[in-house]
Amino acid sequence: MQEQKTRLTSQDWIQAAFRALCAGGPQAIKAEAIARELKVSKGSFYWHFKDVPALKLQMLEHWQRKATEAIIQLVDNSGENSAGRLYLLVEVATNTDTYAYGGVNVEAAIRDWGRYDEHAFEAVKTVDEKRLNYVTELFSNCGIPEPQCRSFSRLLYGSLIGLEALSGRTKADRQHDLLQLLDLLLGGNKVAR
Amino acid sequence: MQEQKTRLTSQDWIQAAFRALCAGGPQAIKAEAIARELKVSKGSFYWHFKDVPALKLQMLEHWQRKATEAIIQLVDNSGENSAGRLYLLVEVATNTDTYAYGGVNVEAAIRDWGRYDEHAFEAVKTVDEKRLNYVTELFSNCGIPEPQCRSFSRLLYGSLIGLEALSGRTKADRQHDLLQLLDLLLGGNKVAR
DNA sequence: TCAAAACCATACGGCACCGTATGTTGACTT
DNA sequence: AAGTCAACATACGGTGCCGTATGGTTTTGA
Repeated sequence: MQEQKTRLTSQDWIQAAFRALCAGGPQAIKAEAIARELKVSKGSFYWHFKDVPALKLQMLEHWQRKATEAIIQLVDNSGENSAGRLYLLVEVATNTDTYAYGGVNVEAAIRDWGRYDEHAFEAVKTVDEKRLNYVTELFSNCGIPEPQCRSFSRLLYGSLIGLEALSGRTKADRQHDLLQLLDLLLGGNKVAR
Repeated sequence: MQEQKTRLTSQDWIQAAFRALCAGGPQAIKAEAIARELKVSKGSFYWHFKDVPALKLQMLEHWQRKATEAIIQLVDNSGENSAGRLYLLVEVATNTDTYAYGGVNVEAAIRDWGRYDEHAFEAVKTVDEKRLNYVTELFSNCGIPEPQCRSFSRLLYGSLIGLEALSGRTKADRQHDLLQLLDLLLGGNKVAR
């Protein structure tokens, strides 16, 4: 419990909005509801934002920036080769609850959001493209023939998404399955365990 | 253009509700909105249903029944062996726009729905379990060692879901990728017919 | 220190939806 | 032909949210 003597910034509102998104979907991003959550009046909201669509746009911008920064970070701070980076990517991507609220991760929530909102769709599309390009390059560096690299990256990234969406599976399950897939894609050699 | 002299059944409402779900997400399932779409008043709605939650439950029941019937149908009317059935499954599952409204397929919409609704989650969970059991059995019949069958079925089914969620991909792309995955899963372990 | 600016509370009108109550219509019995 | 009932229309009160207006309270900088 921390004393709430400090006043709010627009970032506080965005964080709270992400929590609302994960808890109740895009439709739960409501000024008055979030205001209650933050124990302020909605007068505060309309100080920091022009209206609700403006908040949503800022949320998408915020996520898009964070989501692409995360990739760059992975490229840099590991001395791994391309194959090692792929395995590292799988482990990190399955572990990251850091960006999840109430059991629902932000990635999935925004992807769902993109199904019914044009702006969210564009954000997801942009992030997907960048990640797929990166993974495709890693596969290429592993000696996979060029035409298959794109397909493999779609399979790996798509499985990451799909396994998360699959109901009732644990984090360990997903990680195990994805590592097994990566084994198959990279060489078809048996799982070492 | 067909004359709308006929009156509505509860099934008409359910169909329209699915269209609303696909168009605007779970939050778009609203009595008055759908009534406008059907060009009737909401008095009609409250004749056929107790309230909105009742409609939603009937939607989930309807989908759950259809979704499991589809599997049984595939088991029966193909003379394929287990491996052939897996390939058939992939082709059918990627082709089925039959159950889609406005570019958004019902499967995905309900899966999204399940992320924020307990009842929807249970429905998805039940359907997932049945399908995974079926696919696992097919893999087993192909000679895949038992512990891997479950993992393989999760990978195949998960990829189906994930590739669909992946933005900006065509149906042909998804089918190609999934068939390639199936080749890997079946070929990497020297399948016995 | 004191005005300006940042931050927030309160109050209002408007809209969309919910669910109920009750009136209306057409079709089908008998 | 009159009555019955399924199917719908209409009208109402209630709630939650939006965005604006306006006023109050901190915080900040000259």
